[in-house]
Amino acid sequence: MALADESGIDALSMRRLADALDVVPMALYKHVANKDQLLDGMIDTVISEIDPAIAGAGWRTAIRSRILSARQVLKRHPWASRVLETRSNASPVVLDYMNSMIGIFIEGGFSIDLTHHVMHAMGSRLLGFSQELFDDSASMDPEMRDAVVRQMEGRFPHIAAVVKTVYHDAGSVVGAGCDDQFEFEFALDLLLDGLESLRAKGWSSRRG
Amino acid sequence: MALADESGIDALSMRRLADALDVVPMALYKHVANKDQLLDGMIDTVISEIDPAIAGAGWRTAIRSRILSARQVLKRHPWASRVLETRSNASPVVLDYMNSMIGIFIEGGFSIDLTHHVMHAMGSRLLGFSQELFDDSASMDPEMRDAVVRQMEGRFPHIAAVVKTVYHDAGSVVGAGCDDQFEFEFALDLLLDGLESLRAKGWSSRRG
DNA sequence: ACCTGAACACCGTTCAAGT
DNA sequence: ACCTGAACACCGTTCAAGT
Repeated sequence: MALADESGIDALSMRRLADALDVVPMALYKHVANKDQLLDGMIDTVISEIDPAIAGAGWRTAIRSRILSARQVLKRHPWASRVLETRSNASPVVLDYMNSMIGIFIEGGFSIDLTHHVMHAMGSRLLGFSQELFDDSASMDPEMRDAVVRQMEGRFPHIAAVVKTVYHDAGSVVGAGCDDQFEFEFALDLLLDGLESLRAKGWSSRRG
Repeated sequence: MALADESGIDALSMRRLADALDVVPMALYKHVANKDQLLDGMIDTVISEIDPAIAGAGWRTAIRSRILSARQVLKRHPWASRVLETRSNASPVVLDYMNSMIGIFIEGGFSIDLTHHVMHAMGSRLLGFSQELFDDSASMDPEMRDAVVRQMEGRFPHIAAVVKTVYHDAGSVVGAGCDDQFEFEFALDLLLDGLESLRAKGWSSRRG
């Protein structure tokens, strides 16, 4: 995990890991059956870093704070979301986490039926990540980004308009772009609002 | 794309592609600078298969039907979502698509500020996919799944409860599990409902 | 119980050379 | 303008062998 945290997941080959441990590549295979098993173990360690659920709080507080904790964990291990997506079978540790999340919804007054669909709708957000489509992390100096906006204006006027207000709101701080934490909580709260309203009105997918 | 559709994205190596085209690997490099550029081109082709936006409809109809069209396209090319996530720069084709989606929101009465956050909140759902965490596609015969449920009951009681109602609702049809299309539309509509309510009340992230 | 060395079947990509 | 062949620097993983 230290190697992946520092050098990225692409740098984590069995050979390079062995090198970092001052050992020959094949020595790793006495501790782990193959690379997939290594990645499985790393994911379990990541999940176990998520704070336990707050007891005695309402469902919304419990879910929200747990998800935000998961998000902090994933920020420490940026490779984890990509690895998670490639895992084909949930480990007991992941199942434990999901089981406790489901438990919070059910104890919070969600029907089992609604809880099922809620788990689908939350998807990877339950583990604190969401797939952003654009990488807006590239920080640019004001001149550079003005040039980019000007170039977009003709062909992609709507994108240019959005980008302009983002920069305007962020002020003149160099490199300031979108506020990841704000966007994550915005989407999370939008979902939680929707869930609460479905719960309150006794929503059901059943025909009967 | 035919090779990836048939054999999966892992089977798409430059060497195997060359083989399928009855050509030597290096011949590909006269048409494409490297593998990333090949993948970029494949993504552009995928995006261009998405239906154009319906003109004259309300924002919600336009967005909803376009996203559902994108979902159908991604179902024809199951590798596309994973490849999309690894693209670091949006191509003009992708920007075009995003530009037109933003345009629909703005014409539909969303402020630029709200539209910005909406684009983040929708994330990859704008392109018709969402990251499901569990692969429930494995179909099992009734006996098998009963055994799985019984095994879960002790350690993961909440998961077992959910799985039981899913199977119960699906009836005795062998292999019937979760209804992907239903789950996708459930989450999509939950989001669209939330967006409409923010739009209607003139939500703004600005302090001023 | 743990580590080693050599080998196999793969990758993406370079370079120089062919037609 | 397009294709080829040999090579380089990587992969994950096997097998048989060492201590």
